[in-house]
Amino acid sequence: MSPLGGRLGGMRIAVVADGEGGGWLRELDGASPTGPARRVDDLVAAVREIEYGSGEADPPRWVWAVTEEVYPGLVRAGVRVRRCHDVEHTEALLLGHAARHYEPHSLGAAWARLHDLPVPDDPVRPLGEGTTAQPALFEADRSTLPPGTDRLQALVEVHRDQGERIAALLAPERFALLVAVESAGALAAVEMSHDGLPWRLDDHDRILTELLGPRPTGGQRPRVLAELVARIGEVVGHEVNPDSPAQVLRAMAWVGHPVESTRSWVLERIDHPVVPLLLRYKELARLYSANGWSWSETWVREVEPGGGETERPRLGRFQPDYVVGGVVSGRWATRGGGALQIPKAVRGAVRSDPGWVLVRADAGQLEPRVLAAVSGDDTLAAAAAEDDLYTRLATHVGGDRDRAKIGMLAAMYGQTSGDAAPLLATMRRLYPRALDYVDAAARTGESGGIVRSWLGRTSPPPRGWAATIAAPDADRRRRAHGRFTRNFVVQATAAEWALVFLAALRQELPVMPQGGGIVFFVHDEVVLHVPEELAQEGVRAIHRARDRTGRILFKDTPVRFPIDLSVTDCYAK
DNA sequence: TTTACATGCCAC
DNA sequence: AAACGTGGCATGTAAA
Repeated sequence: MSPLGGRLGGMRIAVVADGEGGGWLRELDGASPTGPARRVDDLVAAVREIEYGSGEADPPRWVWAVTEEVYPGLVRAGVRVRRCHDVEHTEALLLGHAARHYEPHSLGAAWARLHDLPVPDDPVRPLGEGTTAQPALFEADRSTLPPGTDRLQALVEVHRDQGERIAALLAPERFALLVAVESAGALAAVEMSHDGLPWRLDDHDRILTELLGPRPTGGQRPRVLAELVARIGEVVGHEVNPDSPAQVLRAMAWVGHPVESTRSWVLERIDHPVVPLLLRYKELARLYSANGWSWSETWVREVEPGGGETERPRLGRFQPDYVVGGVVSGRWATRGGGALQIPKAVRGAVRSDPGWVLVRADAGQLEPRVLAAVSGDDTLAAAAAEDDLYTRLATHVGGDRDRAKIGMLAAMYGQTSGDAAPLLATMRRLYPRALDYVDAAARTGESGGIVRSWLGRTSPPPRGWAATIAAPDADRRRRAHGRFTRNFVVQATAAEWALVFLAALRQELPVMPQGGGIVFFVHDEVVLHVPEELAQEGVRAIHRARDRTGRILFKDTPVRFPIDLSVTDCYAK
């Protein structure tokens, strides 16, 4: 079992692609070159041979500028690597640690800073690059290095500098772990985008047709939506476009129920026959526009020939573009397709291929458990040793599980209104160290300061703080930033837990057939797509990864991190 | 016609 | 019950 940490030991190999299938390699011992640069005409073959040539033991850590530019070509060619050091992600983390979030973090920018040269802006990476349908084997050079620069040399220099900057930090081991798992996440993201989430086009169409009617032609509304518009018009007395908030506001006033907004929870309180029609329209219109037929045509690739017998299942793959570290807290974002918000209504279309299963693993109650672990609050940690943390909290608080949960969430999000205030007081008395932890983060934020996650990811300093605290609503804005930093210390560390888990799981999984392995990741949940006979292997790998993650991050904390596991043929189950 | 912002809903 | 954190995205609307 190889460690996840990224200390500068072991063999590393710096890689630069030439954009024509070849490239240059240079072996490093730690950060220092041990030999000359080597030119290879077939980069895929060279990487494959080094990665797999020496057996399973101790693979190298590939050092490259941008995983999203180098790795997709390797994956498409069937080559997967176990470890890398991603210079751009590392630069972003290091700059962030120095509260310099807004400075460019490309290889070229880092190299320019090293040489006191003008720092280039980061290139904008267009949508959909690096994963699918890429004609060239490797991306063109977007390194932002000045023309004529020795790119391999620049890479080696920046990599060594990053190693030194990490070593100079107060907690270098933790930060090195962060760098290693961020890089591993970048590998996993490319692999998941390549494989895609199994998506049954026939089931998706059936779900849509049942709810909306058949797919309309041209720019028509689907039948069910058109009927709802007609009935809304009848009830109101004139035609209303429910997609227009302004028209809905006027219509509500017209029927004698003026409302301040058309949000569904506002409308729900109104007792009038038009309300259920409007709410139903909103729900279905959302499904139609966000995850309807045209969404499917754009984001789901069909993997089997669709013709032939009519009963034949139509297998597809939803291939989102993950943006590793795309959220300030270190959670991932996605671009296009809305992968982070697959609505419950269409999850019935996420089904394994015949003879395969989905293994779903969900880290339950991750954020309060993380808070218990990082704050060292013994009472909360004792509750977090249970399968259901909130049930134990309820016995502390005196009764209701739902209220205990509201109190806990209020502590982590900074909610003060509604029921939260008295609950917070109880929480503060029962879990003083946990509450101190988030309260301190909130105070730091309220005064414009920065906070850090467990491994050292750093919150961005607020922009224009001088103006903020001089503004008429300075107090409100201070408190808003305090809520952000309060939540950051928990959410960012939970994201780290998930990232370490993902990296560990990637190592623990056995070699899978084509398209098998981790196919989806969202915040605190992973989905595997595996042949039935490998399902239990997958389950065991998840358990091993979970156990390793707790130990790697928090040593011998009593806090447990239970995983909700299910092996099914359908994500909706 | 294009662009920028507002609104509102989806997810964790 | 509905202002409490992080986001993506479609649609409508008004400005450019």
